[in-house]
Amino acid sequence: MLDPVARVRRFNRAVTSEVGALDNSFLGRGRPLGVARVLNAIGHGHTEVSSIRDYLGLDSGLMSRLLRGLEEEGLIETFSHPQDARRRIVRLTEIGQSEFDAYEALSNHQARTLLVRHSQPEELLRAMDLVASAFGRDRIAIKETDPRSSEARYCLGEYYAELARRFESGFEVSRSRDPASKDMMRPRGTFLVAASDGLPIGCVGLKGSGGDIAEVKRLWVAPSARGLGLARRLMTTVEKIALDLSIEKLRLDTNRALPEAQQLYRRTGWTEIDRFNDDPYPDTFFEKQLCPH
Amino acid sequence: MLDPVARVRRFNRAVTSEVGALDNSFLGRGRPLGVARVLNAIGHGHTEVSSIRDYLGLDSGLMSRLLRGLEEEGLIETFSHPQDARRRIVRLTEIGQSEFDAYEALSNHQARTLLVRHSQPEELLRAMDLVASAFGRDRIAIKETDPRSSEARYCLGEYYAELARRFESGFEVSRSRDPASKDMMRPRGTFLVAASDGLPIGCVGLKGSGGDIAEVKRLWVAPSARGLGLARRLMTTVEKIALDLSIEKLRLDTNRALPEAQQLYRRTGWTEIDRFNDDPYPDTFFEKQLCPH
DNA sequence: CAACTTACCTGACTATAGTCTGATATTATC
DNA sequence: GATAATATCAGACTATAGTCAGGTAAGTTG
Repeated sequence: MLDPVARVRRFNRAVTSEVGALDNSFLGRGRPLGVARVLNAIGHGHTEVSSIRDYLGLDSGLMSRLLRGLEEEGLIETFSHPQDARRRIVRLTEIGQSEFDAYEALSNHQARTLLVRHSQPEELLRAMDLVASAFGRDRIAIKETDPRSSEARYCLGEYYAELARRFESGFEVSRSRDPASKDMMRPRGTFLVAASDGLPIGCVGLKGSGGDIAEVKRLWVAPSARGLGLARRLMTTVEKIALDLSIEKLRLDTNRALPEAQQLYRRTGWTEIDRFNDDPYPDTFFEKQLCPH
Repeated sequence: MLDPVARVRRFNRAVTSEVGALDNSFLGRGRPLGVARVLNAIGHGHTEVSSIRDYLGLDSGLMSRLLRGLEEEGLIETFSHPQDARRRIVRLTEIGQSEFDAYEALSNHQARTLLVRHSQPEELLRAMDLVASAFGRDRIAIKETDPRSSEARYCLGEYYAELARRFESGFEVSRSRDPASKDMMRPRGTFLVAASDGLPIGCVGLKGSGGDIAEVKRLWVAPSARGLGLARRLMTTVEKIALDLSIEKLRLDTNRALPEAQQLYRRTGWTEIDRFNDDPYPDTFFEKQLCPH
């Protein structure tokens, strides 16, 4: 009964019955699952038939019939694509939008009910985030983002909060050398955000100066996403982009209070160097020579 | 993106696709889901047709056809019930058993893969336990158990470990007054274990003396099951059983290091009294008069 | 022992999801 | 401008899951 495998299987049982039920929020509105899923995909912003087909993994014949059904119900309209008349564009009608809203409301209500019934919803959410990231690890997407975007600012906020917790002397951004956002955007540098199913769970910045040397900044992975190798993926990606930008050497500063990060750097070809700035927080400095090929 | 409801819905998306896949371990052996589920139910110990029907929520006609299918495949045998020839008993044949084992192996393998890929499997398991208990809260079953059973011993072990962590001076069972198991079994007392999908997640003991006064002992709820109101359920149940056993007054001892417990006692009609034993660990004592009706 | 209930079975029927083949219109390619 | 590729549509077909009405044999009750 303490066997880890048994515990995972118990989880699966508990969750299939409950989440299965959540999934069937698609039902309960007198529409079969298939049609409801298509309606939902459209409501969530898919506009092209082929993109819906890919997303839901449907046969083109089936897809076509489901669309005709929705059209006859007056929930959607279809047009041909202005640039390519073979492709079709799908859009919700007003009735369709309100049907979609009803599905959304149902789904939100069920989510809220779960939380309300629990006396420690924050803990439950943390656990759910962790499980969701573990399950969705293959779908974690890393994308270049404006460091002033809301996702980026969210990541940075969490990063600073974590530093404040972990540094003995606390942490205040204003006292640190905060890079200008232009330096962390193409063509000088970049800023990457990793997201799992839409939730930002990690970031890293590349602060360029226009020259052939740049600095890696703000490497952060959400607690719920640790153990998935995400930090390494972020670093690999940022190095690739640095090469792309003709940067030959990377540097970074860090702190002894972050041993996991230092371990990662040492394991991935970074070497410790002397202090190269007068920022009050870092106490350890690394560099890495990039080899272009 | 920090909206709790959105986080729950993200969890559901992540988990339906993954656990959906786990569920489909039923597939991949060339058998449709319905038949596979019946085979699994039989393998997990259901022997009567009606019990399988209840468990899986199947129509009797459908059930019958699924059974005929399995019979023709040579995976099961059916007999009539010796006491009641209308009822039917189902049993796996040797081939059926090995098919079932194959499903089990598949399912175990998928569970193991998930854990192996994670670098902090213990944390992942803890989060999964928490979520599973929250989702399965309506299926948490409290049952009377021999305090020497393996479930009971597991709960007690966890309970002692938690006391050792939370008491400043540590905790050793041998120094505490450990009740004789006979005193925590009918007709003198009882021992309750709460389980969610087979995993023990809480316990409580009622130590009787044969007289009309008894003591509540060993109230424990697993960390993953806190916030679900389980402690209260355990206490309510134990009080009901005490009344059943013609016990009129309950007592218990506890410690300031366990404030949640004390809060629960105060909220449910217990009043603090003077020390009534010389056990070295407790520092606070309660009693409750039971009113029979 | 007649009337009823229970547990299961059977056959006819339906809904949903999905496959496959081929048609049609449009665009891309040599 | 013929040929190929692409995107969708339409119709015929299948598998799975499920419902429903009625039937049968075994048990229960007054």
